[in-house]
Amino acid sequence: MDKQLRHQLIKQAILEQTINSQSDIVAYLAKKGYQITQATISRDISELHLIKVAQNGEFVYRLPQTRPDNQGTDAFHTLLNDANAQISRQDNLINVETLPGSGSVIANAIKQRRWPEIFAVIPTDDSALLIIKKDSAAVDAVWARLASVLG
Amino acid sequence: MDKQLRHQLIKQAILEQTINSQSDIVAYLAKKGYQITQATISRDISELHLIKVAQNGEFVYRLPQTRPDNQGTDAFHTLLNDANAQISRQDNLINVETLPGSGSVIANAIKQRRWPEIFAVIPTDDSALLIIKKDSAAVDAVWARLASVLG
DNA sequence: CGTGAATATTAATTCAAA
DNA sequence: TTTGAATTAATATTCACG
Repeated sequence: MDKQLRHQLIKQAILEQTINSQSDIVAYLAKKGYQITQATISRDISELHLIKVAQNGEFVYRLPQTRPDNQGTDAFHTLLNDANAQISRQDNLINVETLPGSGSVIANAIKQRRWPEIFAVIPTDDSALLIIKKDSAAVDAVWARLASVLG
Repeated sequence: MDKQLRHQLIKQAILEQTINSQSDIVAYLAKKGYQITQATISRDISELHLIKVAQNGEFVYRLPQTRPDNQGTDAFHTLLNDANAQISRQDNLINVETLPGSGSVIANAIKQRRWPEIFAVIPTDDSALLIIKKDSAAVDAVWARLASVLG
């Protein structure tokens, strides 16, 4: 398994669920079909600069709460990765979740691409919702383009 | 020794030097003349919401960058009711209408719940639109949860 | 409650191997 | 380099007590 992909999945796990321990991540990856050991997760956490912090009495892993300071001028892929963008899809919607404060920047960057399949882009503080023209191939196309830029 | 004072000293230690482990803090306090065990430091770190993060190749403790969100169910309940939240639904959408200006606050609060059925949350000035994953049971689940919090 | 001592659990590292 | 298995180290928790 590719390390880049694993890093992406780990970030996704942390955004999607409550991760209390490294074995939670091992379990998450196992459910996705990847058998990874705790030792590797430990290294990944170090490399991703994930933080461990108390939340309600229990410890959780979180993404580093830094904000990309190179907004506007940098490469598209740097922008998306600095904002820790995570994508999910349903029907003709693709949701791009970002660090708080980066939603509109990411939304603008995506708009500027002027991908023809995109019908509308809705920014929030920490996300950009892409409404794709009703055409399943179009959703796949946009998804693939975003995925290739992440990781 | 007073807990409050110890907490102060721990924060000071983290600001003054590089703290790699809890025993570093034990040593710091010992040098100040206080004999404290690792178990207590562990509890303090939890209470202070200190974070552990990789820096260069090593792990360091740092102060929390963002305020710990200790919004429990009570706060959530109060928040929604104070904003006079009203919910309505259609297909996989749930619209939460609020007092003008409260949309983003409510949207954030809902996002922080991390309910797994929610695909995306779109705030407006006076509402939060919840897009639920396409699964009728999921819509019911979210609806029930919101309804239980209102009124 | 808050704490230390002991313990259990979790996480980082070492080492061999691919 | 990257990784897993084994190991060590670090940290969270349990238990007893003040």
